[in-house]
Amino acid sequence: MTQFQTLEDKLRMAMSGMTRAERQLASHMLGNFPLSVLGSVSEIAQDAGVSAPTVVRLVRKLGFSGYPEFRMQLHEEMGERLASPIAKHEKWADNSQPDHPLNRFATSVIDNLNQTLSQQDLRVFDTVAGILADKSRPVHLMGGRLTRSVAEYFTTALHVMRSDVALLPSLPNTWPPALLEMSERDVLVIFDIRRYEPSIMQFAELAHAQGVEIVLLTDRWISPSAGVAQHILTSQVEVPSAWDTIVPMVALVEALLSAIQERNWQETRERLDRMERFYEDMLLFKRMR
Amino acid sequence: MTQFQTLEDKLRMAMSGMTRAERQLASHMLGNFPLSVLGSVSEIAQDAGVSAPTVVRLVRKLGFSGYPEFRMQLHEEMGERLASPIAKHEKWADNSQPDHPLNRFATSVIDNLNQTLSQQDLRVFDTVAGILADKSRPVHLMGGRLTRSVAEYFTTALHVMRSDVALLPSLPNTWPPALLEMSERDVLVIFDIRRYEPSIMQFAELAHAQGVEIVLLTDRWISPSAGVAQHILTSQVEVPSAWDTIVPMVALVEALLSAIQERNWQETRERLDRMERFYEDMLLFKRMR
DNA sequence: TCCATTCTGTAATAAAAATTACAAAAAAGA
DNA sequence: TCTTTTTTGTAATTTTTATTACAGAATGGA
Repeated sequence: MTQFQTLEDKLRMAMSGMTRAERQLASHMLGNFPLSVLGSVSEIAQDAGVSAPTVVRLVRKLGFSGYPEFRMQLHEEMGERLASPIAKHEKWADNSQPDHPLNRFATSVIDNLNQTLSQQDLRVFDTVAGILADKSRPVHLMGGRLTRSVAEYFTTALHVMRSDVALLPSLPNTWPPALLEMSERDVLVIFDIRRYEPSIMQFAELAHAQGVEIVLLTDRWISPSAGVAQHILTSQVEVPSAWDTIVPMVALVEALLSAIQERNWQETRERLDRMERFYEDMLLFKRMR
Repeated sequence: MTQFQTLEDKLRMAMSGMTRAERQLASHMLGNFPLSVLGSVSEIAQDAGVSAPTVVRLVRKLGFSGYPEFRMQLHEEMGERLASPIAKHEKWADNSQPDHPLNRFATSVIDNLNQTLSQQDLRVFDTVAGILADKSRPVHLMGGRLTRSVAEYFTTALHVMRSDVALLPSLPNTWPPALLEMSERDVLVIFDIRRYEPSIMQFAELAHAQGVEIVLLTDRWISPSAGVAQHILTSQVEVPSAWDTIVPMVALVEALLSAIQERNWQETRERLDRMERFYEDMLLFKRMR
């Protein structure tokens, strides 16, 4: 094997050939790697809820003669991580089936991603990030049949960083009430790729008439809603498939989230801290029941 | 509360009160911390050019009862280092490049995508695509807080190609009725990345008890639901941001959709044709109003 | 339903690691 | 320069850890 395989990779690749106890142990190891494997065999066994011989069986299954040899590679890897954290690049050539559909797909989607992200108008990107980071301006989001998932994801993640973020409901006939709340201070983020949805365009026109600022994320053929949008970000959607990909659009959304976070890091951090404590409290609550 | 003193701090502070051999050892430890102290007492002694009792004398001088106690604090400190997303962001922010955030983000997400897709077990991928392409087997999908969007997207797209595809509702207390419909013929597709959701794991165990075949899409630390999953596909989730990315997972889902479509192209094409006509009829209907 | 095979945990054993005892070397003070 | 104290390494002992043997449980196939 030409490619050096990390312990984590070995554990993942071997997962399907493991017994139940081994899989439980491997999940535990991977769940808090590398900390979970720093102790002794009996410590690891106890933490994972398996026996000590199971630990030895697993590392032998991974190709080591015993746990000391496994630990040696662990220490080597930790040395490499500390020496050069961003040193590695995985290659495609090692994969034995270059014509596998997954590999053909991968090439295409990565090209799309490259194209989408490299061809963004950075001024538009920065403007949109600034608008969405502005907490005095409520943000409403909407999407179509496939893009609604992206809109929902964006809403969930953006809501972690700021309040006044809402996803419009699915059914167009519930949209008019939302219009009543919108004014010049509001921002509407629309996700619309082919097939463009007439109901989205109608709503965009009505929102525009209310003075709402409209951000449109669409494909390269540009949704008809562009006529009333102030800011347009485009994504590639073509792959060797019968329909479109949303991977570049999701990546664009995550890039926006990252930029918004940078602008409001101090406040975002406080919200994250609070949310962390909510999680901990909920877990504690569950434990006490 | 006084600030917790790290092992490195202790070593530095104690340097002036050390003997020659101890100072030689401490310099060695600090020179390549923490790697230099991961081995056994005799290994460390040999590497530093002192005797094993000298190692024990030094850690006792630092206030530990023996080397195992020293090692315990070492492991605790390493655990803290690998802790929270906030720490991750601060690390990334410190190393920021002069480039635009979007370009930095692009590099990272493409690396992740490369890593995710190149490291897939093609046999597991093909097996999962085959299972999901089998129209005699109903497919149920579920996701967590962020991954629900991916599950929803997968459901919408898969439903274009075949019937008997259903997304479980959002609220866990609505899940048990869905269990009543599931048997050994059914397939459950679970999206679960950290933070893993206990309700998902509980449902997975119940579904497993019913004989349902479980496909798990998770991150590289492997969701605890892995214990009852027959097929596991992993995705990278780490980006230079305070939380995770789902771009690789979305790409993996689209790759599966593409593979499923290839297997059933003739029937998929017919469904697409019919859907095209539905669209056209609806547009015509709207034009006539 | 029964039998054979595989898996897993417990206990025993072997190996490794940490600590202690002791003696020699080095350093400091008179 | 000599004596005393401190430091340090070697060897022995103790403790801990890893591995192996074995038996019971679980699973799968006939």
